[in-house]
Amino acid sequence: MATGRTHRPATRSRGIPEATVARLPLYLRALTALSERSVPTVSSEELAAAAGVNSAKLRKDFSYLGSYGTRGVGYDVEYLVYQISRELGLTQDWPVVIVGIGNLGAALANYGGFASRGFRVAALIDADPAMAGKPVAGIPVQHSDDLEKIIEDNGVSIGVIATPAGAAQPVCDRLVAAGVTSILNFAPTVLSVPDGVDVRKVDLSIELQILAFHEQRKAGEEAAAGTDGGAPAVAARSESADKGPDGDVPAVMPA
Amino acid sequence: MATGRTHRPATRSRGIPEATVARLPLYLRALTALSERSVPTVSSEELAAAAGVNSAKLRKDFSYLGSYGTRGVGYDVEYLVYQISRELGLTQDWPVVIVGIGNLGAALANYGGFASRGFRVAALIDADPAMAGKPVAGIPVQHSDDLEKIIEDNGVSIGVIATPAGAAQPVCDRLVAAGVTSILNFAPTVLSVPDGVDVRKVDLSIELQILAFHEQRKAGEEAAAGTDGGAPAVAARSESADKGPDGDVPAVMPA
DNA sequence: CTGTGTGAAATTGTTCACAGCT
DNA sequence: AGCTGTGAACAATTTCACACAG
Repeated sequence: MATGRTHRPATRSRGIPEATVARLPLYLRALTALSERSVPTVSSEELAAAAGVNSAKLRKDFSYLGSYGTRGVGYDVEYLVYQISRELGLTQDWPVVIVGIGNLGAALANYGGFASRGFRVAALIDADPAMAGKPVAGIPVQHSDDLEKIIEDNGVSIGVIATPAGAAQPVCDRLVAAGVTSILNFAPTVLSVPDGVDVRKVDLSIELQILAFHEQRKAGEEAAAGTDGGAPAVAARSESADKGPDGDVPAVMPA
Repeated sequence: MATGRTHRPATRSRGIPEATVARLPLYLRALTALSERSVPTVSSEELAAAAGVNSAKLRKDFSYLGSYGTRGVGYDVEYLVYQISRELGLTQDWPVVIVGIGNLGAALANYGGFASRGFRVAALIDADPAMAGKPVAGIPVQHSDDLEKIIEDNGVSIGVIATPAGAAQPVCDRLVAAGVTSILNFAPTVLSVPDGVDVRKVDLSIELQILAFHEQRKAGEEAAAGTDGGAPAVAARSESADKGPDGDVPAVMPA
């Protein structure tokens, strides 16, 4: 598609499919690891294995970014790291606020991978006055009364909500009113936001329930098996049922 | 769809699409809330709004489970709660172990929604001997030396990995070897597992990176749009603009 | 020869729109 | 009359397989 001059205003990135966007961070992580080991180039096959996808998908994904590989050779690691970082907007620094400094909020504040790549915890906010001033991960917690001011002073456009479910929507409304346009929601609630605001959610119990579904099905199939010749303990069913949130984990189909 | 089979027996759940499975927990949550408010029935329109999807999708999703609604009326809340719970395997209790009791592990252990619905924290496991015996969320932490025994004694089939990245794969291997067949991975690593084992991942930095991508694009478009005054302040509150796959993913970082 | 880049096919998921119960 | 259940159209994503650049 790199060759196809799709009639489009001179704007930046062509429409990169959402599914591809969701995998770019995965590729980036794998590439960063290679970069740290000073590996100069990598093939789609190797990189795909490291990222846990298949190589065709990876090549297709990269084709949306442009032609960054060399036929017969592979991809230049450093160059790809840069291109993907740029595509993801990680060449700039994103100030982030975390609202709700309970167990989870504290865990997030302490999470290293946070700062490492393009994100900076600009502020921690909690509604509990007793928390105010207390440092978490080296950053003093601020009271939620000042939420709007904090957002504006720091030019924050990404907010992380780690409050109890009941507080999530009100907090979300205030964040959005103050100018936040991307929200990562850890509270088990559906947030409603105006158009133009992105929300992504991370929900432990949903993930567990999805696992339970598959777990249950495994148990059922196990019981149903038995007439078969061999006695292999584990799932032989070709229904490679492992899914990630978006992609799969390595799976080699015996064609 | 099977043309002649209008009356399919209840339990023969043929392949429910993965995207549908990923939404069932969402419906279940909305229904549980309705149930607590003693709402007897709900229409696809209302329930869809509560779950943040559109009604056609919801009806289609439910159609995979069977015909549980009443035309002209809607769905019986209690009945649907039961049917979805059963479909997700939540009518039984799943013992879960959490490995890695740092900030995040502790947050997970304390997370209420955990126990509430079909899941029971059977054990907390950490590699730090200093943690052993210390209670977290009322449960004493056990040393990882005993991991295999703990898994077997408790009949655990679902494991949660909240260790640092480096420890995740070895822990995963031990869990799998001990009989765990579903893993929820919070460590920023791609886990490789044998066939038949499900892995779902929850990854903060991936989610943030996806948000950054969209955030960057918004900034670019804003610049390109130039001529029309301020931000288009509001529009209809669309439900969470879920890009993920998710089914993504949605998902957490579906992802 | 090797491994990328990509049309085309296959699969999966979403939306439409309306027939058919209640 | 109202709302579910669902075929059929549509859209997105994944996989295949191979031309072709290096």
